[in-house]
Amino acid sequence: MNDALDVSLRLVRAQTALVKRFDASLSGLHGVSLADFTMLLRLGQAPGGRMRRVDLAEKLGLTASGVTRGLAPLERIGLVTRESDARDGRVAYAALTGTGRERLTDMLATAERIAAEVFAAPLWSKEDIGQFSTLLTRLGGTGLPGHGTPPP
Amino acid sequence: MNDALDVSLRLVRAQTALVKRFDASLSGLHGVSLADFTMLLRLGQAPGGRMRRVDLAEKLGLTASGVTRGLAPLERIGLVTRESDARDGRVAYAALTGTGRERLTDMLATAERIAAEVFAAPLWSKEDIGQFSTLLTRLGGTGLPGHGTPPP
DNA sequence: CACCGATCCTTGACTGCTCAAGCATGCTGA
DNA sequence: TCAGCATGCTTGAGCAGTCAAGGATCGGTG
Repeated sequence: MNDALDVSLRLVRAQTALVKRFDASLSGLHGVSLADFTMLLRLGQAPGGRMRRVDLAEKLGLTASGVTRGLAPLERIGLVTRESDARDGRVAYAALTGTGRERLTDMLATAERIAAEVFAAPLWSKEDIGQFSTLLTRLGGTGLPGHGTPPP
Repeated sequence: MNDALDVSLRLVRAQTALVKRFDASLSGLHGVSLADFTMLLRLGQAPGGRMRRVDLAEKLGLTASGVTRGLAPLERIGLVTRESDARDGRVAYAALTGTGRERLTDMLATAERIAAEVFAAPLWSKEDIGQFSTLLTRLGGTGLPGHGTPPP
């Protein structure tokens, strides 16, 4: 088998394990999945804690319908609200609520702790992490700050 | 945000993109998903092209029920058959059929081509790929289920 | 103005996995 | 011997995402 194919399959495998680990802690402590947390995090990074849903989808690498479905439970439990645009009737914003912001702070602390555990010294050095990040970005890390894909 | 958390989220993002790319080509050319292909590949690597289903699950990082569900369509289209163990009535094997082997050869060629495209020079050197593989292995490599799921 | 295509979002039907429960079967030790 | 536990597998219910279709709104053009 190809080295490139081997590394591709390894990547897939490593990701599912990583996601499981985050899901376990986040759902145990905060009742959200990693996907939920990522949605909230991106919202929290946007100015005013709000984004058009279609932009959120692009940021997350989901389809618009994925965002609709993912936000629904977060709206139901009051972490996110829906806002409309005065000028453009098509647009709906997703916005963090006050509670959403508070809860996000806690989730972020948990997520950072898990990540720090996963990439803990002495197995992982700062250089390793930097190198890993570079390689992952090269692979197609769109939607993340600082590495934007210009419009077509 | 943490570097470690950042790299974790990048990993998740990169994987979904990669999977989409493989899925597109594999399903277009061979009518199977990447998950299907990976199942067949692991079967093909096993002696005699057959494995106990529970071992296959472990190899793939799935649950036993995931294997049952994943193999069903492959059995239906005749790439895999079910065999039973003469000594242990509980065990069922999954085995590649002749057709399965042939089709797998083609799929493998496609998958290797895609992987080679993704990790193509000049963006990726052989050393980059090796480094990437090392880091991914460190992260969970061929690891297995039971990655520590604490009680609720 | 009135239409037409593009954009934003939601919904229905589906896939692909999970967990929990259940059914056989096998193994062990009193 | 056989009761009880462990193992292998399947099944029902549910969750998270996809695609395709559809409804609403916007913007440009005749």
